[in-house]
Amino acid sequence: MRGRLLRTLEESYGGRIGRGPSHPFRVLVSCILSQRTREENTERASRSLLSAAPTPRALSSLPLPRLKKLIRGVGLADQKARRLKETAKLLLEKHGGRVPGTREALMELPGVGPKTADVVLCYGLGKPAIPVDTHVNRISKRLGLVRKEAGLEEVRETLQRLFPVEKWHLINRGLVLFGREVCLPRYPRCGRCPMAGVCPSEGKG
DNA sequence: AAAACGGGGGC
DNA sequence: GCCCCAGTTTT
Repeated sequence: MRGRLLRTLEESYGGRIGRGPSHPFRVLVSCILSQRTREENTERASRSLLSAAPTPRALSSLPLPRLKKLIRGVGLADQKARRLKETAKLLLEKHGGRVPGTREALMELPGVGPKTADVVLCYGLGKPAIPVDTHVNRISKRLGLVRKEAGLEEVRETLQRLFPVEKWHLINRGLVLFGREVCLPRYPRCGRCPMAGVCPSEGKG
């Protein structure tokens, strides 16, 4: 199952996997904006906010009403505006204006939970991490990699144990694309799924 | 463990 | 209209 999954992800999405860390502050801001919101709706807000406030200092001094306007379009906007501003302030006061490089420090920032912390580590700082979102959670359970009752922490630990660290990036990006295009939440497209034949949940909706 | 936050797009 | 979205925080 593991080998089959890695092969599938590599063949289907290998060409679409970017490499190397990007700007950690931008990853952090974009990731908070993207919570419970489709990526298409996030991009405009993310661009306008980051061009108005490209640094923690700029973001922390942005008036809340203006911040809210800049990110209009994303869900949970009031919450996100407050958390983004508070997080920027903490980056400035406690981390010298830098994004901290440990999971523990990241998760002390408002709006940063386990998933966002792992996204920053992985995509922002190029450190090994597997962010567990709804896609990764759902697919891991459908494929039988993780028991259905598992919480997010158990899913994360199991995946990290199951796959060699050099494959984590493929797992991260591949599972999300797979979940968005084939293994859909409600009506998975089992008919055209490359895992058909080995998936224990095939045809079970 | 469950509820609350939330606008936008697909069906 | 109803459901879901690369979750986090509070109850």
